[in-house]
Amino acid sequence: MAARKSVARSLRIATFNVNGIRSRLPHLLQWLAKEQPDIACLQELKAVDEGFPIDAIRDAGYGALWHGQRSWNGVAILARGGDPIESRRGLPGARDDVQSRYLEAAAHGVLVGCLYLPNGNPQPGPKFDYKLAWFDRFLKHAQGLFDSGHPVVLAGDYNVVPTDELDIYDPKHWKKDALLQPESRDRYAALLDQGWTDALRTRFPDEKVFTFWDYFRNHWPRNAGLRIDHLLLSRDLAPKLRGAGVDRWVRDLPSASDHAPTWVELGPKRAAKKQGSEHPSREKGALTPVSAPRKARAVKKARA
DNA sequence: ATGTCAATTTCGAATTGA
Repeated sequence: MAARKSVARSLRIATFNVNGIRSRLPHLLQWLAKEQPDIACLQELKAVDEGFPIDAIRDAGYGALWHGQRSWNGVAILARGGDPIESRRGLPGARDDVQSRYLEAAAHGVLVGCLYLPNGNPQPGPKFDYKLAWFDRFLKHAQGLFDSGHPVVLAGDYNVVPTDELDIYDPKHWKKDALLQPESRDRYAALLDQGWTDALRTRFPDEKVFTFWDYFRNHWPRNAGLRIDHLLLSRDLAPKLRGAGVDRWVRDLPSASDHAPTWVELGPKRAAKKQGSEHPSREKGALTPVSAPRKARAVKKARA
């Protein structure tokens, strides 16, 4: 069965805010070909359903579900070698919400929630209120998913910088930003209190890890980043966490998205004495901007 | 406030959202 297969071999699940699926299609295809995630959650498609490049994605070996919207938002779930099975489109309790920000599907033996949490700026204001209301609906839904006992990954752009210390280059200029407000952070903490495991933070307990670099002010060349793309693991999946990282090389491409793909690798439950990762070179390279592509090539070569 | 992108309207600069 598919579920058993997912336990036997490792499974890579990624999230990537593409900031425009049409303008970023070449990057997406390049990334899929090189990193070959089993599941990819995409955000900010900025395209209507008819504008989703399903043919190119199929040709790359992926099945997909997507929920588009004109100009803004839009989310998609890609599954390598097959079609994801949709379980939900939009959060419960928001029939009047027309924004495409949540899609949920089963693939490769796990249930994946793909989310694009509202940015919330400027704050205070109606956009921030919408962010918090959306977050509250998400919290409620997440609780149900966690309690279900199913293997679940909640992956996406949360638009929350969890802490000042490790999740941003310098909070000084961001104090008023919606991404750092206590109301945003408290809700993210409430999510973790439900029992979810923040995979990147668990994997890198005391390192600064970034997933987003603002287009403004040379943030990328200065590595002035924020960690706002998160992958949360259910109780069942947390012990299977084998690796995590950020594909920084994608952020370094010409005309890149302001986010880099962020991923987790899940494997069999680790035996008590076993040390190290199944893919140590991949893991080390993941946080190193310059060497990442070279590492990826090396890993590919080694596997061939 | 600054700064830089992408998408839209409507054919190209202004607006909006991030």
